[in-house]
Amino acid sequence: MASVTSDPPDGAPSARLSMTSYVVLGLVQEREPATAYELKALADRSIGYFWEFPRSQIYAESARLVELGLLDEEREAQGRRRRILTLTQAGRRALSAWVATPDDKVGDLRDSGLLRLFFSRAVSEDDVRRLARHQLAAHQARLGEYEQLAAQFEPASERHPRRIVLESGLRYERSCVEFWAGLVETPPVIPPARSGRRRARSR
Amino acid sequence: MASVTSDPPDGAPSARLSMTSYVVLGLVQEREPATAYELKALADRSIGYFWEFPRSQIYAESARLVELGLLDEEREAQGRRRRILTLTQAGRRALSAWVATPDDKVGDLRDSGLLRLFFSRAVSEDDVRRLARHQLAAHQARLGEYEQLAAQFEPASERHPRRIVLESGLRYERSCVEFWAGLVETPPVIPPARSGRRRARSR
DNA sequence: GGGTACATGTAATCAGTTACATGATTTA
DNA sequence: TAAATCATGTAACTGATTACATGTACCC
Repeated sequence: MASVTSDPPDGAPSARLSMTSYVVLGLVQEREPATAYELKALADRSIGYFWEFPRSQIYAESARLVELGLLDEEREAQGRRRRILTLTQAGRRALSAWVATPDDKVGDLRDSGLLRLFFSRAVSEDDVRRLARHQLAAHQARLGEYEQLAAQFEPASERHPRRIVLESGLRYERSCVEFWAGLVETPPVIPPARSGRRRARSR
Repeated sequence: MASVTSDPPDGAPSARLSMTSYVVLGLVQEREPATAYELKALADRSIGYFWEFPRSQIYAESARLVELGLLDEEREAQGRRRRILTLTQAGRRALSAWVATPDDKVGDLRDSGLLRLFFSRAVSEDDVRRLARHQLAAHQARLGEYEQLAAQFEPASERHPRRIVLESGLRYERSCVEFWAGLVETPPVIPPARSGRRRARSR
């Protein structure tokens, strides 16, 4: 009967694509025709603020996407012989299908400051206060960057997706600033280190 | 003269520790003596909400930390012969040193919903509205979980680090709910797909 | 004593990161 | 034309994820 691993019925490619794949496809969409270097530059002042990745990923992933027929690459004849990337029709379809299919997951924050706070039993109250001050400063700095970026949008693009994504960044950073500022004011109560509790019998 | 790769001068171990290392050390601190399984269970209802990782990581990483002398492991004599983990003095120091040394980085959100929104040029306005509805539902669900967790804290632990970390989660989810709800109301203006701009000459 | 959920671990694969290496263009 | 910096790529490594495999305790 039906095969165990069936390819998606619509035009999607057989090999499964990672998040990185869609990041690259999306970046190409925004700027095609473009080189890997240009894509990285674009990322660094847009999605890079909430989705970091090293430059080498773009080279690796774009090569893979070319093999899969989702990107076209044209190589410059002389000079730097750069690879110029464009979306193929299949690439465009794959990107659209992904964007149009939401997953119901909320992403991790992966905030090492929160991790430190959670484990703050390990340190003194002074250390925690210092942590809070550092986090506060870092988020204030980031907030400042976002405000600069926001100032560059014309009123006409107020409701464009890019501007709205930036808006979410602004909200997030403002709430972080509030949060850590509150902790600088009123540091947490550090509970005592655990006494060596004895293990219960195996259940 | 000084060696090229010098170990940290204080009691810290020579091999560099990853974030995962500190996650495991921290979890052990919260629950020692504990098995890998117990640590994962603890993570799933605390830091797992903002820092996911698979269970196998704990087995791999705890073995490594034992080798480095940061954890002690004692093996049950019979039955499941589980490995019982505790912090060594060196482990305690390594954890404290890490918690007390803030890095000035803000973590990535890695939110695939934002990524989709950023690339929403690829889809129709209806698709974007559907995306927003899904994200809204997902964040509302998560917010609900947090509220349940919060209800379990006694008033006396209002200011404990765990409660405060949860507080930051509550704030974050509330702001996400606001954000996506706003988009459901007023979807973004999708700009036209890029026309095939011609490449500028190399600079 | 047979089924089910609990618990523990390993192995193979895959993706992400860091480090290396070099060439092209511009500016002084 | 030398120095700086812009730009591009690859290779080696490391870490994370998935899939596999099995054993134990409990419940009926």
